Amino acid sequence: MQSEPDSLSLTFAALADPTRRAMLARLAQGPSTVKELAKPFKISMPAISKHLKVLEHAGLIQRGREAQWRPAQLQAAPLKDVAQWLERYRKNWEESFDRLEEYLHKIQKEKG
Amino acid sequence: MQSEPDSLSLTFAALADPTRRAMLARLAQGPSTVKELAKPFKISMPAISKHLKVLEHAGLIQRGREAQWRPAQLQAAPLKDVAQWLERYRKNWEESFDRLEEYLHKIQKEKG
DNA sequence: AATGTACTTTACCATTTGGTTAACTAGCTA
DNA sequence: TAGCTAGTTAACCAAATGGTAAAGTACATT
Repeated sequence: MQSEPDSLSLTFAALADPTRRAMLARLAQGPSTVKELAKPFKISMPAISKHLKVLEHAGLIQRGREAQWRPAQLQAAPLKDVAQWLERYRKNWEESFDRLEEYLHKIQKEKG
Repeated sequence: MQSEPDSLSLTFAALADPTRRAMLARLAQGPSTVKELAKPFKISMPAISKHLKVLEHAGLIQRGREAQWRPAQLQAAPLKDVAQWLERYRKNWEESFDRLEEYLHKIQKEKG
């Protein structure tokens, strides 16, 4: 329902699929052709093409062209953005004391 | 088409929505009732309820109960998992030299 | 008992997503 | 030119997603 999702949403959506994450893991070792990228999966080539389009649209890969090959290469900048977004929550997973009980008492005292 | 998505996929999917990320940002300050969480958005309460279910299913929040309130509290563990997953790519966004040209020459020499 | 507050559940809808098969394009090779 | 290799595009489908309005639930207040 949103016309143009923001870039973080595009990145998270692209990462929310194990096939695409596996592709990124492969591309972290270096560029690859589509056929080579497709090898570990039992889905069709058009499905692979679609996954690559999602990754490209999210800015996570860049495509090249040489003869009949259209190799893909990782572009890690959006991952850096995710890492930055996450930093805001680091204290939350490092603390992890229970503030819920405290809050329950608070709203009970305030009575609405 | 996948019956039970893995937990990383659930987490990324939950984060791929700006409304849900804003809710998490609010919850990073401390627990909140549903009504209070809903305040910044112009969507209906059922829509809010659905977003909370997605976050809960991904393990990103825990729900409480006190009288007619069902407060939510951040659970940051899945974010820690994301941070760990990301670490694998840190070198990629810190390097960022261009290996694509190199690869183009390589596959051209190999000819198939 | 009746009303109000804070939600959730149900039923519905349009759009997006992830897959398919079939057809097409681009470039090399024989 | 014909055929192979590598990949994309088109048309289609089922399921998931994000929204709605209306009805239902749980508890508190009057």
